[in-house]
Amino acid sequence: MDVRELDSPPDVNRADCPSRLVLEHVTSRWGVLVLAALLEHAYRFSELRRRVGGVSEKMLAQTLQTLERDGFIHRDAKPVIPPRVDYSLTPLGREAAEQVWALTRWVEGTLDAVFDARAAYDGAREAQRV
Amino acid sequence: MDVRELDSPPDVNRADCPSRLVLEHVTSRWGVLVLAALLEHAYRFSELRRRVGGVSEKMLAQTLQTLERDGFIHRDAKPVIPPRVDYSLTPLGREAAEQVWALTRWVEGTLDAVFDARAAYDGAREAQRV
DNA sequence: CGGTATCCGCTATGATACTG
DNA sequence: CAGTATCATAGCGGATACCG
Repeated sequence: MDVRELDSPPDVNRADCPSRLVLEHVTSRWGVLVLAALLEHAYRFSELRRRVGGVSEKMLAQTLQTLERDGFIHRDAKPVIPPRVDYSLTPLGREAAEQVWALTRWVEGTLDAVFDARAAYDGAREAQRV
Repeated sequence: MDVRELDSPPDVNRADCPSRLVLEHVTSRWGVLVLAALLEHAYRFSELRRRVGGVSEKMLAQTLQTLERDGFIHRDAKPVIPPRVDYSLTPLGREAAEQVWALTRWVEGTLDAVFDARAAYDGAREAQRV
C-alpha cells in the first residue's frame, strides 16, 4: 500500500467515486454493528434486531439489503411457516467485517486518550473565552 | 456551534455508546478523506480544501474541529498576516488514518467483486419480477 | 416472523455572504 | 487566508400501520 498513489489519480477524492459509497455502506451507523454481530455467527432477522441495540426494522432491513447487494451478506430465506430467514457473512463480507471490527476495537482502545484530548481541547477553549 | 457531545457508558451495541461516535468521526464522509490526505503530509486549510474534492468550507472546518478535539489532528495557527494554519496528524491520528486508509484500499480492491455481486443481485430481482 | 409502505421530523450537508 | 454566520434543503432514520 503506497500512500503516494493518492497524488495523481485521487479517485477517492472525486465526489462520485464508487468506492466511497461501498465504504459508506460498511462503515454506516448500522452496517458496522451488523457486520460485527455476524462475525460471531449467523443470525435471524429478529435475533439481529435484538442483538443490535436501537435499530429499527426499517433500517435493519435496509442495511441488510444494501450489504447483501454489495455481496457482503448472504440471505437464506427458508420456505416455512412461520417464515425463517438467516443472515450470514459471505467470504468477502467476512473480510470487511474483520476490518471494521479491528477499527472498532482500536477505537475502543483509544477512548481514554480521546477523552483526555477532548478535556484538554475544551479546557483550552474555556480558558480562552474568559 | 458547540463541537462537544454527550458522553455515556460503554458497549458498542448501545445506541449511545461513545466509541460509536468516535468511529463515526473517523469514518465520516469527509473524515476518511481528510485523514487520508494528511497521511501524506501536513496541509493548510485551503490546500486541504482543494485536495479533498467537493468539500465545502463549512464541512471541512467542522470535520477538522471534530478530529482535532478527539486528538487525531494537530492545528498549528501561525500569528501572521495573512493567516496561515497548518493541519497535521497526531501520533494517535496517524494510527487512525492508517486504519481507515487500509480499509479504503481494501474496498477499492474489492470493487470488481462488489459490482459483480450487484449485477447478480439486480439480475435475480429482475428475473423474479417477470 | 419477516418484512413493506407511508408519513414525517431532524440533522447533516451545502450555498452564500460576511469577518478578523 | 481561514474561517464563522445564516439560511435552505435532501435524505437519513424513526414511528406506525399493514401484508404474505
